[in-house]
Amino acid sequence: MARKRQSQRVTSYEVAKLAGVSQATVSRAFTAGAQIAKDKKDRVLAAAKQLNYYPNSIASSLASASTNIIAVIVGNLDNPFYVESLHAFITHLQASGKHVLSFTISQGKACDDAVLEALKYNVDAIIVTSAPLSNDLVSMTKGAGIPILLFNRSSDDPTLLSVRCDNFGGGQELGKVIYDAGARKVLILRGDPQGSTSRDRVAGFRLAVQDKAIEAVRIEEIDGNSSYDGARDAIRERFKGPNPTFPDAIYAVNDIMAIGCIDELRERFDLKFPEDIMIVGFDGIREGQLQPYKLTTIRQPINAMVLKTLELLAAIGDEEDTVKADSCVIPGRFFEGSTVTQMEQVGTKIP
Amino acid sequence: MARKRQSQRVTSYEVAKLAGVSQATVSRAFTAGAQIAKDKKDRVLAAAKQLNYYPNSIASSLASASTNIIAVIVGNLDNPFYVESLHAFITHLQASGKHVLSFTISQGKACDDAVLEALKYNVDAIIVTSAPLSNDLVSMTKGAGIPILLFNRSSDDPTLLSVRCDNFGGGQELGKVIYDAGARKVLILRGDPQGSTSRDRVAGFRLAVQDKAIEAVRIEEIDGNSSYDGARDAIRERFKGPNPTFPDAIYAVNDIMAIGCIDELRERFDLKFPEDIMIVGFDGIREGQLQPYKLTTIRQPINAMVLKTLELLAAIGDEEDTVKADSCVIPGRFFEGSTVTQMEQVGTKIP
DNA sequence: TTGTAGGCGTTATCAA
DNA sequence: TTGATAACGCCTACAA
Repeated sequence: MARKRQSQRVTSYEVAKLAGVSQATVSRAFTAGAQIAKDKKDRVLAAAKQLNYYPNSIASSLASASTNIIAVIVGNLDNPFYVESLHAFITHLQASGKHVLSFTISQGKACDDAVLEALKYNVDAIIVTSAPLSNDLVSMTKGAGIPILLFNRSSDDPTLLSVRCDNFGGGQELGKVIYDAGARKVLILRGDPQGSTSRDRVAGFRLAVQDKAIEAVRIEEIDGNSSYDGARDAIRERFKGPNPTFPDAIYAVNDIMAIGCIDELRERFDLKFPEDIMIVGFDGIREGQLQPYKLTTIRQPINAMVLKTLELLAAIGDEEDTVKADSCVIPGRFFEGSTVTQMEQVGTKIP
Repeated sequence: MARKRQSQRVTSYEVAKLAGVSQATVSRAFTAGAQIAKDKKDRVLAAAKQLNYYPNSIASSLASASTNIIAVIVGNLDNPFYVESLHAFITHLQASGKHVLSFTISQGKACDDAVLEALKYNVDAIIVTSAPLSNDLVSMTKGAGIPILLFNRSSDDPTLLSVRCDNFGGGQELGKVIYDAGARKVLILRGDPQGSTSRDRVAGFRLAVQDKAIEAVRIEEIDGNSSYDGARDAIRERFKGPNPTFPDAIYAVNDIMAIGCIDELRERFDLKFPEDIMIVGFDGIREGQLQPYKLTTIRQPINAMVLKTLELLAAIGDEEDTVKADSCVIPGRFFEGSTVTQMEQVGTKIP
């Protein structure tokens, strides 16, 4: 019939014929844990090898309930944190026989298109690492029975599961460190003002700093767009006049912005960290630990977060309801770089 | 029959019933450029909207010749160059309605498993950005009629198309720059000694330097594993004795290794670039342009390379044979950072 | 343990 | 321009 110009791709029927069994038996031979006699299985596999047969996952996806494809939607691959996350997802999912369909979203846009595409492909689940999500789409995924998980962000919608670092707690820890190091005038570089991540990190920080208010701490907040360039621009703008005065410390709600700050302040004012000004970030990306930075930060446990996400997915597969949302906040780990004055030195350093 | 616990996903039949047309008409309504009367199309789309219908791409993949999925196999997401490439692939493919199935390969392993998985999913094409590939697999993809493209690497197999930067030419340019800046003792940090990329970059460099051999240039080569840590280790090992003597210049065949060199030499010996030692890299990754590095390098035109790759794919779709392999080497662009002595200063600098 | 046969949701051919 | 109907390649009751 010559319908498509297509592949002479071998099908299970041809293998069945060569092996002298039915097509169903071939299918069983390729299904882990299927009921099949060992000798038949061997015969099938031999025939398959001879014909260069491999199962058609598309057909199998159509016939069965699952595609073994997980959609991962990443917002912003300029931020190494998301790169590392994507990498971890691919690695772990691959290890368990799943596949990753990757989507990116240009900054500021909703990920509705990507979600819809994922739905069309009948993916087993959708993981969203950033970007907002409309209610319509959420209800569509519910209708389709496809779980959505948020990674590194939360949502107003309480029915959406999310895995994230303890941003509030991490912010608190950094606030304490900064306060103890003697800073009383702090500049905060926010990320996406809409996003839960930036908000929580700032809130924790403020609480820690105000908690201690034996001595008042002055805080100023500006927006850094969650990006290297955004941070540089914000810093340039903030300190543009002649003879600017600098705060004691800067808290960038993520590392990539902290790096941008450092570069800008070094280049224009030749400031030294922490001697002239302290700085802390959040995320623990590799770049922050390069020799010129050695940024003090909270390291997000990406691997643990990814594993937790996959665990949740598995749990959802079993029973729909028993997932406790609070179990999905994972504490970060303080990483002592060298951009904050050592506490032992506090007494000696402050004039 | 209740076969699967599965989705109440709406099918084209239900839409057809609601719209009062046949299923085939629904299919046409969702196929761009199909022969269908406008009023019927509107009716179908309205019904679809009402029912929350969206086409099942898996089914359509099975029935048609194409999945609209491209497999992208990346070796090493620790190297930002590959991250940027992956990002570009996802972005551009997404823009043209394709989807990316991503695979990663742990360093040193072949990508046969990933290729096989891709074949199972009947992807429209496979793009390999690194990692070796066995001949068996290549012939399987040929058998299946699925094109494989190599990105940023070449292969012995002349039938394999590959898109890459002009590594030889770039190496040459860097060699010239280094020579003109006065370096006569050069340390080369190789990447994967098996890989074509590293080999070509070194060969071009050597040619340029030896070409000029008015004055002899001494060259030494060591392996840096194509990675930041590998480079640091190699440098540490190379200069471990007391009072090591340094070359005039280092040529790292990629930026990430150059950054590793810089960090190691700064941390242990407090060397200044380019005053104490010159260094050049290759790739033009963003990290290299951070303020503490400003690395002199050749920038790979990632975007152009990716577009070229996709162009080739399209061409393959049309006619199998008319693709000229030589058209797939794209020149890089010299980027003058500040890690090589300025040429005007050469005369004044050399004692 | 194995084979038979219907169905998964489309696309594509063909006739109307 | 539309509608019937046969693929697409596999999975999975069900019967043997």
